[in-house]
Amino acid sequence: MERRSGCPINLSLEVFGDRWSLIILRDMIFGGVRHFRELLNGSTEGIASNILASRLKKLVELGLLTRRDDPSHKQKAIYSLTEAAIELVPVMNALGAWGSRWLPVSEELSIRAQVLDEGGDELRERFMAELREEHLGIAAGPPPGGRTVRERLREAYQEKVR
Amino acid sequence: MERRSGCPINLSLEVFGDRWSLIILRDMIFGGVRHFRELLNGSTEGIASNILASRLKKLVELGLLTRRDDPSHKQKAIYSLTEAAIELVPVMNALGAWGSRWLPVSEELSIRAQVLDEGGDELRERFMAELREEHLGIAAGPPPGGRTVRERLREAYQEKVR
DNA sequence: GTAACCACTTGCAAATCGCAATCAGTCTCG
DNA sequence: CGAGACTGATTGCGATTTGCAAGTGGTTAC
Repeated sequence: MERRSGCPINLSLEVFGDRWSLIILRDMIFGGVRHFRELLNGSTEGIASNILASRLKKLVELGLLTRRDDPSHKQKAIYSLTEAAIELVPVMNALGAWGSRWLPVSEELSIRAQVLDEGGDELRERFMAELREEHLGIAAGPPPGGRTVRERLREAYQEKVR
Repeated sequence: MERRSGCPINLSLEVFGDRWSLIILRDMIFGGVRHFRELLNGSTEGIASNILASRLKKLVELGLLTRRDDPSHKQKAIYSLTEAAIELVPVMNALGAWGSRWLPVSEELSIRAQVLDEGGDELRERFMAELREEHLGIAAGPPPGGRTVRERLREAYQEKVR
């Protein structure tokens, strides 16, 4: 990929300036999804398999994901977030908070963005620590209150659905 | 535009999920640029005029910009940021900070992102107040220290260039 | 053994992109 | 008054990207 300029916002856009890359990372970060099939069928947006394959390849090349074989199934691949991808949590937070405020979001799907935003830096740091444990094997310690951040986000969603 | 889902991150991506929309808003927010020609020639990335025209139209339709005639020149248009666009400052900040950390940015161009990030919520709020004054006519009061945030960012850049 | 599942590729039509040239109206300057 | 530059766009066109459907070679569960 050619670089149009060394501006950080421009370079970020050259990485995420498309309709799918951040959707994939969103599903991995917030949904805990690790496999091709889950990404293909899991999101409501309905990504096509060729686009998914090319984006996963690009994200691995850019150092946002790593790919390894699943020992339980020779055909299966496991994708993991790298530290660079985990540090997108504040970007996701800013983007989610902005979207919740200015776009016609559905209430159930925006509650998670709200909870994460209202939790402040502390909650986001805790979430990132849990992602590091999950994807990089770096111990995060037991979750305060017995529930992980992802569980808390999911519970907020479930409560809203009812 | 069709909506793929009501998820705030997805909807934000449907607005900004291309290579140019945020570049235009970046130049308006950080560069103080208001006219078509300035946007066309000002950025180092070199947007094509047809793309710029279509993006400006889209951003006006989405409520991120407003367009009005320039009284000094009947052919001239002035574009202004709306409150929705001004509130993208935290998104720009998060994106710029991430890019500065993980992408091969040039030092001069990333210093502004660093200054803005290190200034914390206070500096960003001040910056947004100045943008509201500039684009919405809402008084922001005199800049603390006699320099606006944009001036401070530019000075940091100039100092780095030398 | 066979049916479902796995990550991924291929073919193809449609949309979008980027570049260059062009547009008509407006302003500046001599 | 007339030449030339400037205004925000538009047009034509080839190249790239997208989205959809179907298919690939192989693995696994029953």
